[in-house]
Amino acid sequence: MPDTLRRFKAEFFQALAHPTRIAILEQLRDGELSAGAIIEKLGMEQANVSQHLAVLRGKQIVVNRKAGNQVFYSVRDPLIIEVLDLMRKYFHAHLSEALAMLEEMEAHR
Amino acid sequence: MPDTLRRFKAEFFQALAHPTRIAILEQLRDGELSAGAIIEKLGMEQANVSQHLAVLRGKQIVVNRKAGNQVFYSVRDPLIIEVLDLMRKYFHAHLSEALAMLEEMEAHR
DNA sequence: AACATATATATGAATAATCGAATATGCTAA
DNA sequence: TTAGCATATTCGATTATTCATATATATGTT
Repeated sequence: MPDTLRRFKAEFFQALAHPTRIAILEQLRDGELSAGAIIEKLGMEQANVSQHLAVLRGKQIVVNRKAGNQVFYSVRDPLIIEVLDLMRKYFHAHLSEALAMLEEMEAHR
Repeated sequence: MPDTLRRFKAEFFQALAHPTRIAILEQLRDGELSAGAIIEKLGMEQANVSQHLAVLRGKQIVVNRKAGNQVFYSVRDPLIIEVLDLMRKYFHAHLSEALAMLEEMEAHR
């Protein structure tokens, strides 16, 4: 596999590598939502969510549609959702170790 | 979905978010390899590859087995390979845009 | 024991990601 | 036009990643 493709994949994973961006994709699982709706559901700062949406847009993981005042986002390809589902399976398969890792992470704060 | 799970997923994707680590996982797709074999196949610095192996180990994406002088690595759970396969499918589905993004990435150097 | 080989780790410098605050843009309504 | 709402962008400080260099550890060999 050429190195350019590896770099592209890495950039893609990088785009998924943030809890807020995962949360956004979960919200979009069942269809499109306006930016405002996402912000409200996540209960986070408008600018912050908008920055994360920009990252997802930049990698074409989500697409947007303007409707008057608002911008509606959706996941471009359901394969993305499949990836997240596989991850959930993975998480359940290794639940105890995953929890240990999380505790470890907590301890380091 | 609890925030802990989102953080876990994010950490996982973060671990995949580097071209060298993707390359390592590709090498391990067909079974275990010694650290030295991976280093040789990638043609990179020993210390650098070892650092990346440490990242993958830290997230339990790979496991290792010591045999005398050497350390053999393998992918812990075939689900990981499934994720990579899904990603490949994704890239093929969006190949032309992916290539455009790559050109973009190149231009920024 | 001394030495070689395989692998891991520590350190520091360069680069990139993140967040909040402030500001900008674009659309709609009056 | 002005005002107001929805969303995006810029800026700067903080924190995290990455790489190369140097060093450490562990095993094997003589």
